[in-house]
Amino acid sequence: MEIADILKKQIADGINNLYNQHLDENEIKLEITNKDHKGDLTFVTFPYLKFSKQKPAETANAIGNYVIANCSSVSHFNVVNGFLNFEISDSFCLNFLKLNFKNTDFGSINQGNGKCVMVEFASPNTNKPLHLGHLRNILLGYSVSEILKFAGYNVISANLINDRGIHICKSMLAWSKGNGETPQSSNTKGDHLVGKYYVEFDKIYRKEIEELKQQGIPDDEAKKTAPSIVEAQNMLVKWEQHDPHIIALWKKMNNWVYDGFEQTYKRLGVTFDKYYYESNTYLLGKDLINEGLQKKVFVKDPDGSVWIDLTQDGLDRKIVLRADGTSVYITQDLGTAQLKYDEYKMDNSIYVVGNEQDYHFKVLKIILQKLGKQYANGIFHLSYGMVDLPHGKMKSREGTVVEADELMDEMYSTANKLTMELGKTEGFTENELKSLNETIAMGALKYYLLKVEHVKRMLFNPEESIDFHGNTGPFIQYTFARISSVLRNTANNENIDVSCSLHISEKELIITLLLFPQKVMLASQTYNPSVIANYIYEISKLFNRLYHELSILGEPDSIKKSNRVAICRLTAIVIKNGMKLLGIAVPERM
RNA sequence: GGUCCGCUAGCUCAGCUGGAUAGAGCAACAGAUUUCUAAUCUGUGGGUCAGGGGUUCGAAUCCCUUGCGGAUCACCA
Repeated sequence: MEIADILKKQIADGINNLYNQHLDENEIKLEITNKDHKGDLTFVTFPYLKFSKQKPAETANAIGNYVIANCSSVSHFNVVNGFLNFEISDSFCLNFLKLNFKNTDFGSINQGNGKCVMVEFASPNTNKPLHLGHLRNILLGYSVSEILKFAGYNVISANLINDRGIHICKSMLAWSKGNGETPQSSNTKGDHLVGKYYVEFDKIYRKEIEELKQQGIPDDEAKKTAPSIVEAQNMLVKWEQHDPHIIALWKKMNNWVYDGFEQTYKRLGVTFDKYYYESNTYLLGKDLINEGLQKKVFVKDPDGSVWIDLTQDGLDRKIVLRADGTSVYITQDLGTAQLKYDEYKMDNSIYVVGNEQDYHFKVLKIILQKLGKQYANGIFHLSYGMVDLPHGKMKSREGTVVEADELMDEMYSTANKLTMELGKTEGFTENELKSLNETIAMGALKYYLLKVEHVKRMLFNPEESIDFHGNTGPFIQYTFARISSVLRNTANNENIDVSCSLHISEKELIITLLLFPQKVMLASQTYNPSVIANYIYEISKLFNRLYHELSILGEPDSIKKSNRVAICRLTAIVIKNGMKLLGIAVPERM
């Protein structure tokens, strides 16, 4: 049992005995003792004065005396006003260490109990390469998947690819007017090549609009009647009619994009269990529309369009089917939600999608609930904020989009430069060196994007993001490398002597290590990787301080040395496991 | 206009299921390496927790309100 649980029970018993007031131990709250006071865990007595009918300090002393008489895990306590500060005994810390320092799974919990969760993320369009915004999405989705697995859930990662629509037709059109270059012939990554033609289309289109406007045609009309957009729309119609030429071109260009995306996913270390394609799902959802009409959840307007009135729920009146019987975005998402559930019967379905779609997902969930779908309650929109650049939003027209591949390359060369400058990689083969630099580069990038809580907008500062000092991925990786270096130089034969005393920096580290499973629980309940990121950073800081203050291998007292090496082992486990939850690898040397 | 989200040090962020004097990193300045990796550590300065009100023993944290920034309310996806 955890120290906090033991203490809570003792405190509840104490209040029961002293004041004849029955309290459940779960009602007792404990917190980490403030830095400026002696102690490890603090119980605040103010809310209980109504039972004790004594002054705060008297109450705290009475409870403290009860606990220390009944609980060997507590060595001392002190009282400051109504604050009761407990000191955890060294033997308790060492028992915990003894129990866990060889447990490479330390931190994993069984909160999920095998429940099935689908996490949908990435979900790119197929007309251009992945950019910084996708990176936040992908890293968040992947990390949440890892956290849920570690918390005992059965996770299915899914990627819903938007492979159809006007956007890809634009690229197709521009490409078909070009010289027929391919990724092979141009030596270009497929997604970048298709993206190039998307930009190409936009240039032509804008030029046409300008020309039309000069002829006195109003802006909106020019945008609708420019020849290239009309042509692209015709192409979409032909696609829907299964025109073999268009379908062949569409397949060819989409496959180029998929090859490109796969390379990027691979570099990021991300995989998916299931791909959905909108070309297969865009017609879904019509059965649900009929079902909704029968259940009188939807109404049909005189023109034949189908609507749902959500004004009672604080939302709006929303169309779910056009008058011509074709689907809108929400229709296909309803259908896809049903498809996912039919295939996997999952308990929870998480959509990692930017916060500009908050409204859409509210509507999606509430419609499914009104249709009486039980699984709707398990739907959760994991909404995240946009990534801004120092000069504002990313805008493709202004060429300020930070492309994922390019960014990863930049991070790599920075890592490479720093590794060379520091010159600690003697004896590395060329491949080992490359692999190390890639590990550091990815660590820096991933940590930078995951340490900020997802609901917040975040600023991506190119200068700062390549900083490898302070609260960064490389700092944590470095801490791991330091520990690894120590462990390389010691035999694997630690015996923990629980009667030994601990140095303050050892004890603080152990007490923080002990919190790892709770942090995993919090992160999994709130789908929040930043909890893990900040926690691992805290661990790394504590370890570096210990490393500086105390010698580990040079410790003359063999018992203390053995204990200290075991602390290193558990710290390494926590850092490695925690970083894995963020999708970040840790190097043995750097 | 309606709804939703955000606002904490010069900058980037923690802390938010209410607790003690609000914490880190970066930047600035001053130090630490004959010792297990200095991508490290120690110290100094830096705050109207956007403003105002409320709830209570106690509010950065909960509620109301105002301001600022963003998103959304498409027969686009």
